[in-house]
Amino acid sequence: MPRIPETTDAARSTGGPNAADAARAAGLLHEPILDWFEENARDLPWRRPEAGPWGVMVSEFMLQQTPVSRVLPVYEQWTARWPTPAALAADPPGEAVRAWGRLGYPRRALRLHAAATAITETHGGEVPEDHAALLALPGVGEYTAAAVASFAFGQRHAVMDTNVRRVFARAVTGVEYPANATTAAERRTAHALLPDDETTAARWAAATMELGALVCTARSPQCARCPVLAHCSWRLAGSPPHDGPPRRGQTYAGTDRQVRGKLLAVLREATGPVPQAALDAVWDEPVQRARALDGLVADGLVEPVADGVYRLPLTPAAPR
DNA sequence: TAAGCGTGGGC
DNA sequence: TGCCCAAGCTT
Repeated sequence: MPRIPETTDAARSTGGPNAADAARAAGLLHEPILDWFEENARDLPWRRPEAGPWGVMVSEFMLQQTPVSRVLPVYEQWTARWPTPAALAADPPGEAVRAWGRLGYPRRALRLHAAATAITETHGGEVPEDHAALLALPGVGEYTAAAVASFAFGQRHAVMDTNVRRVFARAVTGVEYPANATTAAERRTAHALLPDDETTAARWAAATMELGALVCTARSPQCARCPVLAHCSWRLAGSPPHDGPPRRGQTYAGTDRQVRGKLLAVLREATGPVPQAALDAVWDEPVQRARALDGLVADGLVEPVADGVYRLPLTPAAPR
């Protein structure tokens, strides 16, 4: 059985396999992973042709740091209510925040609204196909730009989300987890593994993400179901546990973030402006409560109406 | 570069 | 039960 070569000294010094290693890995990994995807791809609404580029973009914003199962119902509501960027841009940003519901990170709703506005005003209402134009939109970073260009327009891009990074860390580099931040070595690996053909590359991006989401998971990976188990460098090395700095955790309890969430929940569920007293009720400590509210206002998620009265924003936030 | 930013499900 | 994690972006 052919296998991916042992990690070389050069690979260790650069934090990843060299181009030749990656090229060999590509020959071994492409077919099994693409075939596996053919059989195991989930039927997700944003993968259907009728989703279109706007549906893909909406899904990508919602899926940032948020599980598929929680996105599904909100995605259906959003795309039914706002089938085009222009439709979303025509409504107040606060409506986007309200419809975001409990997906979390509500600044994403604001940024998606701002992206819809930019698309309407400077791209004729059509989601741009160009990677650089996508990257320039609010809330669109390296991953989302590559994902929309790849999934909506079939272009050839290295799409590196947490799933893909983990799959490559294990299968190619031979470690359990990638580094906290994306490294240059990871980008080289991802590019070296990208199939030459545009259509195949786009499918490869979706396939590697799906493999990471369904089989090569962060905890308790289902290696017995893995199409490239025989070639996996991490597995061949004996599945060594993560060795290095701790993976970045997330604190939440007692933080401003928690208070912001409680405050915004009150405003989302209200039909109109909310008096200060209703907001004061959700958190006892006044200094932190005031700081959290100020932060929401500064972010454009909350708009002061009058003295001691607040609402979800009717107007876009002023640039800071 | 690292910290801040929500929420809820699974083990 | 707590802790870990989930298709990141911005400053």
